[in-house]
Amino acid sequence: MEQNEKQTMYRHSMSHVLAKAIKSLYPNVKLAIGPAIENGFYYDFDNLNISQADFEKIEAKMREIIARDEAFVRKEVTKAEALELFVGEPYKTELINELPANEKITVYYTGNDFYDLCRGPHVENTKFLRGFNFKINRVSGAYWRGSEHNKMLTRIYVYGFVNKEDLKECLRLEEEAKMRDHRKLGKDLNIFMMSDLIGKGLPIWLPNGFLLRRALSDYIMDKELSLGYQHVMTPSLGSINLYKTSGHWEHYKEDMFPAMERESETYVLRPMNCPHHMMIYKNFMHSYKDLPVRIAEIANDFRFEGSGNLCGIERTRAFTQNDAHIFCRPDQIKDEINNVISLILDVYKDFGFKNYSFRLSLRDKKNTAKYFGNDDLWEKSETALREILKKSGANFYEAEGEAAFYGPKIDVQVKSAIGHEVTLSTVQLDYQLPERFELEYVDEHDNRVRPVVIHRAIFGSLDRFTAFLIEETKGNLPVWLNPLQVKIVTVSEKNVPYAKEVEAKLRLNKIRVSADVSNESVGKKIRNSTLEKTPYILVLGDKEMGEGLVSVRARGSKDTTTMPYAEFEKQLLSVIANKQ
RNA sequence: GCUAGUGUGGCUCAACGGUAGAGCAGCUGACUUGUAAUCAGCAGGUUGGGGGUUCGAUUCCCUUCACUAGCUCCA
Repeated sequence: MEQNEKQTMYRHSMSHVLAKAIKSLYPNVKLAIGPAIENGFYYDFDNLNISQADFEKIEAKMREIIARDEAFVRKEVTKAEALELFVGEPYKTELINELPANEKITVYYTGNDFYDLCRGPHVENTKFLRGFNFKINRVSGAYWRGSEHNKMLTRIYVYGFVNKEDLKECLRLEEEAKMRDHRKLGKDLNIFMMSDLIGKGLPIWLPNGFLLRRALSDYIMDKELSLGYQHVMTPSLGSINLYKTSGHWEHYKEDMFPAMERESETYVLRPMNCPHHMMIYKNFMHSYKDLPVRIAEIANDFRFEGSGNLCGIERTRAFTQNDAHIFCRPDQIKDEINNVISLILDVYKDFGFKNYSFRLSLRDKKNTAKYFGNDDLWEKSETALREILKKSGANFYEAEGEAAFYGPKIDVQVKSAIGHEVTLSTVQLDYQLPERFELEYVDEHDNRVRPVVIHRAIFGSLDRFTAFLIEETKGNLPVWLNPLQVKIVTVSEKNVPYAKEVEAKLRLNKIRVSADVSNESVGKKIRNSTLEKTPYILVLGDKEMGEGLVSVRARGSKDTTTMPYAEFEKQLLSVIANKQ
């Protein structure tokens, strides 16, 4: 048996052991489901109210069951027999009722007094689980069958591994994740702050954060300019009719800040920029020769995200998109999307990102009512994106139900430090908004025809991108982005004039530098600067002062290199120019 | 939004029914320092807010707000 299959089987068997333990400790609970997952398994229970204080007791009961050498016995039963067995278990009954009448139903016994509806497979006896390494991780709520319309159950998550070292590693990674969580690092490094009084989900970008943001937006706008994008600036709100026209009001009004009424007008804070850009396109007459038109904006948007969904600057209620809309002819779609994919790969390369995956986001075929447009168009769009992805050679996976209401998407998914899977970049193919806004261009036969719109964001939002960047780099931002690039540390008061001189020279080169001339010890100043993760520390004392030297201590190293100032300046400018 | 948990000075934490304490940061002074914490002093909190129980609440209860985890959602 493959190692992975074995791991999954053991985890799944352990989830039965957990369920048996819970049933024996809390006889009134109702069983839901308990699958193996990444790093372990979980089980959902109804009518269970426990907290962390109970974990030890539950783990002890699980070990007790394992120690009993109880057999896992598979039994095939008819639907009627299954319903009989699970009388008083509403969730199991619901699952059984959905099975076809003639289907063979299997039940697994663990000892004589516990059984669960299950396809298996399982270990033969709990004694095989003796060496299994597990630890209850957390308890949380989870909706029955993943729907918020259903009752919320109690889910117990357990870490579990066949191999002891794997459990240790998993716990170590969890600790490490806390250390590189952007919320912690963002606070430690003074990137952003939050204030209850200002409001939740509304990050305040501090001076360090703003320097970083500006570097990011300059970078992406320069890239876009070189690729034929035109930047615009549009208001952060718009008439409600704009969003009724686009269809966003119909789809998302619950997730927007409420409408503002004054005199006889109604406005909303904009949740995205597409409609504004549609109107920019519409402002001019376009010939087929002019397309594609690429409208880009670093744009503020506002979404009323559910309070439980907010997460630092990863998910906020006010954020800044690096958005663009490409208006093109149907025959240009392929090239334009390929260009966007190239841009994404290019940017990720500059930032050294390696842990990401492309996702082809398709509509949910079982619920087509929530999408605009007809089936043929959807099929055509989805197929087009799939073909482009295949030809691009990028690895990708497909996900139904992840499309936008106006069209399918190619998303780039990344995983945050604490394990959230989030979308960074996105490319979306849209035939609907051009229709709704009645966009046109004049073709070669002097006919007025509809363009296609490609929505795309590379950083996604500057906020989320920054969060990911902080976590990927563990706060050690590359030199070209670090808010402070050089910290000068003086040895004694005598060296202050020289420090000021070096500081001024670096500033002339637009290097972000600050001199610490306080009356602290050199060791203390080095320590402070190290904690701030400054890329370069220059120690300037008598030794350097006389001869125009600098002693350079690079981030992550305890060694110092002494060199002429000019040499350091040259090296540093080269590092920055190469986006290191 | 839902379920659960957590809220003590700027930060990290202590006290857990008897009128809140430490380290760091801050400020003042001394020291003039050579690669991750120099010394001394000072100041800083109506223990998230409101209500209740109690002779007495940071500690117990209720409520509200914020945060955290997971679920749900994510144009």
